Amino acid sequence: MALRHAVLAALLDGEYSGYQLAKAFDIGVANFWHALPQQLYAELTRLEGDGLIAGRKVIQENRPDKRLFSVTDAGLAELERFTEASVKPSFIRDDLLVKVQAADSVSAGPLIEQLTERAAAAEARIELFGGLLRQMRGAADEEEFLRRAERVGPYLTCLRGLAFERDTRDWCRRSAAVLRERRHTAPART
Amino acid sequence: MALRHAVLAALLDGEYSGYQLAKAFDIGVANFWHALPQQLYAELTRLEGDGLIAGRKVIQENRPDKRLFSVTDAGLAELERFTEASVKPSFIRDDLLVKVQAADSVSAGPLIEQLTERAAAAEARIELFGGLLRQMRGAADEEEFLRRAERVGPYLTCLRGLAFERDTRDWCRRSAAVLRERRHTAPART
DNA sequence: AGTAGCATGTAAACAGTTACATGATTAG
DNA sequence: CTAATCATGTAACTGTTTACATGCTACT
Repeated sequence: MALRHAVLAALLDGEYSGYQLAKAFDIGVANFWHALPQQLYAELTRLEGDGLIAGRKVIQENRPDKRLFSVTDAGLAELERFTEASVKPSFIRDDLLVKVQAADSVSAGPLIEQLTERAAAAEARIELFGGLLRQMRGAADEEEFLRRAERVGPYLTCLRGLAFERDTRDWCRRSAAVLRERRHTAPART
Repeated sequence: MALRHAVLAALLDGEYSGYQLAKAFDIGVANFWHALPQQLYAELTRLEGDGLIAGRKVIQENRPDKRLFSVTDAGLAELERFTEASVKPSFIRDDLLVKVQAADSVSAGPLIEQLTERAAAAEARIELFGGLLRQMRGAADEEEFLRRAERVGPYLTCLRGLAFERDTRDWCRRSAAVLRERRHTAPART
């Protein structure tokens, strides 16, 4: 039940609607968790039912009403409990890795293409995360910011996301290059 | 349905029993996927039923009989189809990241402890992956190996795992250091 | 005598994805 | 007039984790 806590952690930033959360958890800024809109709407309903978040209705003109949620004291206590519980190790789970594992038994063309695409996607996210970090730290340099800022959690998770995407990009390029070269040099097979 | 293909990709290495696969997919060498023994036994049964792998019974003395599986031609064709299909983007999903996102609203002690533990676990996996890579490439250097070796898929996925663990270790240490320092300097809160 | 390793599963609970559904406004 | 954005869900399906279950051998 970690989506629950991911939503609570996201709502520490301020009030958000399901729709706004969905954007953050989907494309773009999902640097600490990922979820689909349907999951979020369901989870928000459950969290509100359990009293861990509180929603208030905002009536808007020219666009649908929305409900903004914020974390309650009970929600904060739940986050505290969650943080104190022991962590499970995390694992990479990625189709592309499976494909590369099988690279020697499968045609190289589509794989090279997909590695190139993934490298480009990673590059885009590197730019995005770089911008977010700059925005968060403002005029201060990183050391300064991490020492004095009010909130550093989102900054730290964004740093993790940035490192991950950089690795992804470099590894994709490297792997694509290796496969491309091997296509021409035709290595010995048993 | 990616466990299916992860199992097929793993079996390209040679014949394995459910038990052996379980060890590879659990602690240790899970550098391209992760799964529990129960999942693997179930998936192996399904894969055999679909004719994508073939099992042969090996009778052993002094220990239980086992079934060794290998990929069939139909299995290879399935992997080819899988590789040609488009990839979904991958996401980090990690409790520890959620906890760090909430770091400013929860007590730092347990978090610092968990970050330190995770850094140590990452370090252990760095050693492990380093050893595996050395073993795979033997006497050759990396460039040489990647150009001429018969199989490079497992080597490439292991490189990805190594980079991931290095990042994890560095990020955990950095985050723990930041949180430790902030505990003493007591930053301004609103 | 107890722990660890070998070897294989079933059943129930939980989490995540895919498909479907609705309806208004705004920008091209 | 078409697509995108805002805004919120339900239902069915698939995949993952947790708990339970068995039994033999080797080592300390």
